[in-house]
Amino acid sequence: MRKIIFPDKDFNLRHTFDCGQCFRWEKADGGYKGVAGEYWGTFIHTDKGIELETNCPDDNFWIRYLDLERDYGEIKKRVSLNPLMEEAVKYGSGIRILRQDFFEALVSFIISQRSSIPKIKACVKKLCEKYGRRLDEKGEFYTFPTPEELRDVTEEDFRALGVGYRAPYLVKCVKAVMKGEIDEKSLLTMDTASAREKLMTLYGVGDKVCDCVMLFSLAKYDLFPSDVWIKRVMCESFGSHDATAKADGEKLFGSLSGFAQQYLFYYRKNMD
DNA sequence: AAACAGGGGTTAA
DNA sequence: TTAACCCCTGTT
Repeated sequence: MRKIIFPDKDFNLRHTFDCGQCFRWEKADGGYKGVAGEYWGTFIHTDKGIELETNCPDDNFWIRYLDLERDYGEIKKRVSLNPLMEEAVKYGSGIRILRQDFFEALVSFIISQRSSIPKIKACVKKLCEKYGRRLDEKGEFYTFPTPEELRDVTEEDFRALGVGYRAPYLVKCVKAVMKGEIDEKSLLTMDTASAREKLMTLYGVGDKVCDCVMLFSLAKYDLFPSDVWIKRVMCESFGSHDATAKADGEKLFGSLSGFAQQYLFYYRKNMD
């Protein structure tokens, strides 16, 4: 167990962990606690910066996970296309797009469809506690289960976690990953359009889930995941229609679409 | 109290 | 383009 201090420039825990991109971080003792990969972490803001306590021996693991080498100041300038974007960027000024585990993101966002964040978090938590590995004595932290660990989980087992009609999607997803039909490494070599086409072959993975997986785990930033909130703000403020919101966003923001989407989403969702 | 709407979608018709 | 799908929560 050790401590690391990270600079808090363009980095805020609430913005990053509560902006809807992840489901395994929860508020604790004025900060956040959670798990990434094999490691647990507890984060808190201090006057020295952001302090992390973790069982991970390698700083670079968290630097990559938290995307700390990217200049978000520059990104924020470049997506501030109009007064609304300036507002949104100010509101979520400390958002960082996490580099999450591919399989975890895939399963989590399949579960997320047509659901609410507290419900999603509860399902994911049960999934980890039931099929993941315990990381600490107290049983506070569990890994996200691997495809192997979910290999024999049945539709009924998944239903017991409360995932409802998504259960068959999950069974098929695990099978496809186990068979190597869907493979992170090969997706990473593809451009966004090809990776999208490949991922969408999965039963239960449509436009939005696909975009979230690519943005939050494969570092594909030239896409604009469009859910009800994004559609709402695009229609209200950018002259879009539901059907064109995604394309309009990608046209406006290009290679920075994913970043712009997160600022807009977080801002609009908390503004109603 | 029971009914209803709605929630960060996707599929199949 | 549209209904049906699971299941929990908040509202009437």
